[in-house]
Amino acid sequence: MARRKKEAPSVHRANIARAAEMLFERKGIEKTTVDEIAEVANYGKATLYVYFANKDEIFFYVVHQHMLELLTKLNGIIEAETSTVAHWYETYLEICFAIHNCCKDSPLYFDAMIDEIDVAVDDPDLPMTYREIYATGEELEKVATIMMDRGVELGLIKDSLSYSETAMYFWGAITGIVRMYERKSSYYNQIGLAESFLPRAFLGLVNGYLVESGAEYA
Amino acid sequence: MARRKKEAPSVHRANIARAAEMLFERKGIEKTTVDEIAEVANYGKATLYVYFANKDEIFFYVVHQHMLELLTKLNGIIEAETSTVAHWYETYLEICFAIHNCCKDSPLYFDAMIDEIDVAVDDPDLPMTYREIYATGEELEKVATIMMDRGVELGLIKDSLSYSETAMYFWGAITGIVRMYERKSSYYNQIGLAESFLPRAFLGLVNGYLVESGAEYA
Amino acid sequence: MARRKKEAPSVHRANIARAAEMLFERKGIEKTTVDEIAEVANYGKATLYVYFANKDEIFFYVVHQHMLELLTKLNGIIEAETSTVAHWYETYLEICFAIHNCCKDSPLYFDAMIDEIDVAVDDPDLPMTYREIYATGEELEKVATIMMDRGVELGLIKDSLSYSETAMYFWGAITGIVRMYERKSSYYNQIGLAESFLPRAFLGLVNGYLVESGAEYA
Amino acid sequence: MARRKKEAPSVHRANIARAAEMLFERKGIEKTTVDEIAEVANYGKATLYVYFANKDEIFFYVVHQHMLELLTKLNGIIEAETSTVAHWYETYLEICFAIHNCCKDSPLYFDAMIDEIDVAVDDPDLPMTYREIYATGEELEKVATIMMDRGVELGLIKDSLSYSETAMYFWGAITGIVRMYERKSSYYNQIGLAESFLPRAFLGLVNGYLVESGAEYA
DNA sequence: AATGAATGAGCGTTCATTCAT
DNA sequence: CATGAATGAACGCTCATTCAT
Repeated sequence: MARRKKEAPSVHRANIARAAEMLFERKGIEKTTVDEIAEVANYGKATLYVYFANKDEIFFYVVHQHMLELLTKLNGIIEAETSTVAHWYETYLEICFAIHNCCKDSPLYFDAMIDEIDVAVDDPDLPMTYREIYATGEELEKVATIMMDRGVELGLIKDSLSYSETAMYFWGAITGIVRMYERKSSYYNQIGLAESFLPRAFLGLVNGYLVESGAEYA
Repeated sequence: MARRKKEAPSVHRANIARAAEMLFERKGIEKTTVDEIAEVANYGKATLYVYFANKDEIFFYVVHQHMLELLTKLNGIIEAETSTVAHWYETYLEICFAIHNCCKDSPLYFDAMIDEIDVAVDDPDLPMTYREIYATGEELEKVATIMMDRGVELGLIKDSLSYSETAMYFWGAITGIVRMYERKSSYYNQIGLAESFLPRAFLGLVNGYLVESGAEYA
Repeated sequence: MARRKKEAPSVHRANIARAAEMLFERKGIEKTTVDEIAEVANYGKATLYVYFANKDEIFFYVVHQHMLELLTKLNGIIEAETSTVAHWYETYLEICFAIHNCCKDSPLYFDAMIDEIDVAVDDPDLPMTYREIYATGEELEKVATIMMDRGVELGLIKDSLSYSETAMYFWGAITGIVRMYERKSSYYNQIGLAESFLPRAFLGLVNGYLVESGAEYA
Repeated sequence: MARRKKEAPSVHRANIARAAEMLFERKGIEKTTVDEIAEVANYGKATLYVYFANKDEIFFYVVHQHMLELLTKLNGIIEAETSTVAHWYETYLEICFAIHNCCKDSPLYFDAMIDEIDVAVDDPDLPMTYREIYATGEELEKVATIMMDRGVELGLIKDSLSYSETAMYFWGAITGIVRMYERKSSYYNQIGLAESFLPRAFLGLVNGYLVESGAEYA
């Protein structure tokens, strides 16, 4: 095989990950073999192990790319000013839909993304990928808190959840709903799952589904 | 090995699954080998394949047991009369906590339980386990609709979600939240995640987090 | 690949070793890969690892076969009565030639045979092959001592070496000579290495090359 | 890495070989990697391939050093005049012991030294190392013939072996014996291998072990 | 029906060697 | 020249699955 010109390791990591992603998409993650990745990426198998610890790290590298993509998108959404009530709702829903799109477009990685990772961040010889995933996970959580923060400032949202609770409530609920929605949608669309379900559900998370807001049975 | 006396296949399936579950718990699902399951269950390795299509089916058999357990518990909860407002909230929270306990006690299976399964239910030679999981999944969904139904009847819950939407909203959101909660709790408890978070979050799903209930930006 | 009928492990070991030996002969030991052995033996690679710990053990199994072959031959030679002086010499030379033939016919294994093996015989999970090699090595040494014993009894040989010394003297010297002879013979035959060298050398070991036997400078 | 000042290739070869020898001693030949040699020698890995054809040549370079060392020692021994009978025996045994010491001190290389090398000396692009080994091998053989020559001249040794036969007889037998002695000595010393074995064995090669010298059964 | 034996497939790894700079 | 980077080739090993009895 022709040697390639010297490039930064990050370039090689990206090349390899690109090949891996293609194969994951095409044949599934389990069924994709390291040899195939090497072949498609046009690297020797041994070279893969220079740039990644193992197949798992390749997978998580791809996961991380998708996390970054989502983060970029979400940051873009919240960067716009949100100083009006109407605008806040718009932003909130945009974020929800961005998450939904992520789940729809990256079904292979979405679970891992929201699971972030089970990682001992302080293990010194932990591959960088895992640290980065953790860091990006924190960034993503921050998005939810920023958004809710603004809702509180605008007098829209009750101040009853702390910031980290907010992140957990919204990330947990939204990802749970879109995950389930995506998994069932092919099936349900036949039966008839209204298109409007998701926005109603997202608003339900802040609006609630009570007839009156007065229930304090917590 | 001495022939064991003739027993119903279901007995063998249960024996094998019991051994598998022990090992899954002890060493994790991936790390548990079919050989070990066979050895612990005291069957020949090939015999496992008489009673299960493959290792996956063994796993899903166990998953199904846990689904049945949860279903029994949830059914027990909603069977009690729920004719008062206070009672309805109690029941609702009991259900939420039952789901949370399930996530806490069966972390290995919870994801698979809520993913139910990606299954073409009409495939004629699909192992029975998968059909049963599907059926039990439907039963579980029914619990949510029944509960919400009563909330509507009691005048507590808005009638804005159809039945299947309700199931998706609640199952999605609740499982999403408890999943995330469990995954982070060890980490957060150190930092300080309030004990009261979960009940507040569960009520938030129906109550919403709006200052006033009047937002109709859907 | 067609499954084969149940056979004793020793049969499989022999099958595999036969294939290995063919390949060793044809391409050299280092260049022979485990995959090739499996292919030629018509077994799956994994099966090889059922019957042998690794490539090394396959090699040593073959070595052991050759040791057994030599042992059988040598035992056959010394079993014949050796009660006369002339007969003793005959026997002695036959043994020497048998060793030489072994070196000539099994050049790939001869070194390992005489190195016997560097083995901690008391390691409990040492593959059987290594124990067997050790045992056969002891048997081979015994041959030398038996033969020299008879020479002493016949009044031919001085009693100046203990039995284990005898074994070492003869095995060391004879194998050293035939090894060197074989390595050089192709080269020397061109130049002219007399055919009669080996018998003269073998007798030299007992006869010595002194003009008179009277040197006692030890 | 900083460029080192221009030095003769032989200096680089020596540097590299020195590093290799250290590692061979410490971890064994097979277990020593080219990377390690390069690192210890403080050269780039690829640079090793500028000065040596491959890892094997590095090994044989070291072998050759040891051959030269032995040759120097043996030449020193035979250079001294050997004009008396007693002196001849002394010299003979000194040579034998020098060989034994070589085997004892350079166990990693001794086999290769006496195997000299399997080399087509006329291959034009054969690395120099192999030619040198061959040449030094011839020098070493000459030592044996010189010594025996003198024994014949002194009337001590029968003239029944040609010169090249003599070399083969003595080198073969002596190296065979010391090799076996070294390999077994740790084991035998426990049991009890007399210290005097080696000199008796060496003398046996010329003296023989016959009760009377009169056997002419060749 | 029950099973031991055999195996295909692939992972993780090592390492000598080569190539482009 | 000197070299880091890339790699082919193989080993050792694991394991779910299947087949012949």
